[in-house]
Amino acid sequence: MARSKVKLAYITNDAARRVTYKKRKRGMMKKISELSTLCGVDACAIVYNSRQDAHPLDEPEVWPSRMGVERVIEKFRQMPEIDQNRKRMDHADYLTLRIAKEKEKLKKKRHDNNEKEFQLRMHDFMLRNRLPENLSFFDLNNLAYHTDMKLREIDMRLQMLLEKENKEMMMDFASSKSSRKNMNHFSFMEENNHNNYNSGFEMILGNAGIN
Amino acid sequence: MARSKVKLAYITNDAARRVTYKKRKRGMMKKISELSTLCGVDACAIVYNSRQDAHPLDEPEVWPSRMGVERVIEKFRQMPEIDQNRKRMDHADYLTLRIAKEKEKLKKKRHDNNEKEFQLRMHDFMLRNRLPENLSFFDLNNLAYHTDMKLREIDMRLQMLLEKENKEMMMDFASSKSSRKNMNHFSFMEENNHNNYNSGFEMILGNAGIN
DNA sequence: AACTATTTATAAG
DNA sequence: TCTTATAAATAGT
Repeated sequence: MARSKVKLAYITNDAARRVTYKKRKRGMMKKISELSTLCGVDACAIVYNSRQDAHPLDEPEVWPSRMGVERVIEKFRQMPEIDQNRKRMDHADYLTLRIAKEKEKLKKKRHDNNEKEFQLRMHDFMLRNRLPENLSFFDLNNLAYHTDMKLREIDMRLQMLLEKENKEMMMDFASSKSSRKNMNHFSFMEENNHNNYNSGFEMILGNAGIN
Repeated sequence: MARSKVKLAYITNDAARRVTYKKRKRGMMKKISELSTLCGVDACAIVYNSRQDAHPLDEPEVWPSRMGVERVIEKFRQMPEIDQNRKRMDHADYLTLRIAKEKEKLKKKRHDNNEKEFQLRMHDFMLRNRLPENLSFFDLNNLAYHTDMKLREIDMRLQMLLEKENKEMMMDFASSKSSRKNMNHFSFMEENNHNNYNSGFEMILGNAGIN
């Protein structure tokens, strides 16, 4: 589950399986121990490799101890049947649940992928100033919105530059050193500020060839 | 274990305990399921709250199923005693192991903290050009080393600037436009380059007032 | 066995 | 529940 996501199936490689067995058995026992401590509940677990070819180092393990296991089992058996069966989940139920959850995850991933794909297309548009083909109305709307945001940002930058230029011009004027060059620069900024962001939406739809 | 580290002890708050119980029970069952699948081993677990005041929603849980549990237990009981007892860890052994590991962690943390503390002191020195009190020889040595490194870096930068200045001066000279101003700049750089990094070690010890 | 890059579990909100 | 930030588990080295 780390370094790479592992498929949930029997590990055929003997060495790898033994290593995973040791690691996960330890992890499991830690978990059941913590659960029991934190929540003050009875718990027990048994894990062992019963196959003939079991590696001598595939050690069986019980928790909390041989005697503890027996005690927990006995106590559980003596509980009223009603309690024992109260919405108890068996392996089949469990797998059904897991499958449902995985499906949910898949759905979300698909959605995220769509989002990302769209972002990519948008970037492409931003860079190459050319709209991709076959955009849905939803996509176009989204695109227009984001483009509008970009325009606002650019506009703010321009405003800042503008103010700065203004200030410098005033200073130059005050010290009687105003130059033709500075004036030119100023009017250049003004011209480029005509991208009024309030019309961004319509402008883009227009460019996309929508009627 | 997330958002904050939680102390491994019985959770006295009823609501909190119930929430943790549900979450961790689910997590545990997932773990034992994965272990069994990945490693192809027999496993079973039983978890339940036996206290009288148990909340109705504190559901007992078994894995892989009631029948599965019985089967696993029976199979385990029929294994040769030798196998059953082969280096089986009980709760006491487990706790002993945990304590040892926690001690190791603590030791490492202490070391890391010392390192970080030292780094802070060093930074302080770098910024305020004043050595903190009560530095050990080890610290001073370390500090000297790091300071030396800094000096080397600074020296490299100066060399680069120097070469650049040199080049520009040559160009100025070639085009008969060398100015007094540039020359001054150059000699300023030269003066500040007298921090010979080879003497960094002794210099710092001296500043610290060590005799 | 020890080490990380990642994935997973989970405490709070 | 559902998120989200953080702690913990763990796959591959």
